[in-house]
Amino acid sequence: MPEPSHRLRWAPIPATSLNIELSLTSGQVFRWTRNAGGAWLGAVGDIGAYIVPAERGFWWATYPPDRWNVVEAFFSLQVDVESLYREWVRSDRRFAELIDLFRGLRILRQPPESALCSFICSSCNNVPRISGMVGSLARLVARQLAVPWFEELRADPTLVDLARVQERALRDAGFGYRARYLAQLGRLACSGLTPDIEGLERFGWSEARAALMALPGVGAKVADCVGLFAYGRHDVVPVDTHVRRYVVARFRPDLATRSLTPRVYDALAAEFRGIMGPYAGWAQQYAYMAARSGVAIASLQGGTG
DNA sequence: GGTAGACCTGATAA
DNA sequence: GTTATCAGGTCTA
Repeated sequence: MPEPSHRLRWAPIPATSLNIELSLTSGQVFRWTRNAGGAWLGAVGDIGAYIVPAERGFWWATYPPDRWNVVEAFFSLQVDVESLYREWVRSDRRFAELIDLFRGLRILRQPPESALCSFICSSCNNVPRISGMVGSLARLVARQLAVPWFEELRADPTLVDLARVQERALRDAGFGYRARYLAQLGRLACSGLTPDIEGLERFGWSEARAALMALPGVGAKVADCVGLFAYGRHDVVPVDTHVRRYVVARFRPDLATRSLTPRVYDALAAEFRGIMGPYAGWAQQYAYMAARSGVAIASLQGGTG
């Protein structure tokens, strides 16, 4: 595989501000791969990206070339995480531990339709299997990008792309019950029966969220993932099993035995947002990682200081 | 408004 | 080897 080494450009963003590996492997995106030389390869929409992490920054290339705006937006580089960290520790002293563990973890900004497909696949599932499905989906429906330094790279899929595959084929590829949702979504999109998913970004969140939740396979959690990971709604808190455990153990033990009804879901999200503030969605990713890796819940339990 | 079961599958634990 | 549980949930009755 020829590499774009002669065209690599430098971005002086230290790993303390952007931990590339952590950000790309934290269950937000599922299709980035690392080559033997430690370079990360992936697609952002229909742009190919090549990223080499280093201590004081990273080397990068895109195809088509020099699309810094794409890299910058994808990693949400306009967000100053250091100031978030200061705020978070003021809001919740024990967040210091999570910041130490996951410093440089960022919310990535993905194309909305692709994020929608990925998180429909995420229900009752684990990250390795989700990665397998999201990879299969791209191979089955998304178009191949002519990136000279990567033999096989697919664009991020769109909803109309989904119509290229039958539910049967998705089931055969191991998507399980999610196959029906994706196939339905493709048919709806091709018939013009889905809203303009990109355009929803400009609506108020409650309206956009309701429109997303009207789609097959999309409930509150998946809609919130699109809000946070695609629309840049920094305050939206997707409540999955891990975040639920975290918020219950940390702040709402009274909800420990309650099942996750829409009310309880909203209460947990509101609790966390009330404490962590306008970037609660970003903070959510740290809580998610902590709960998922099992390190923090016990030590964080009890007390509020 | 809340609950129970069904829905696919693969990895890991018991 | 078999069974149970767990994964970034959603839908229907």
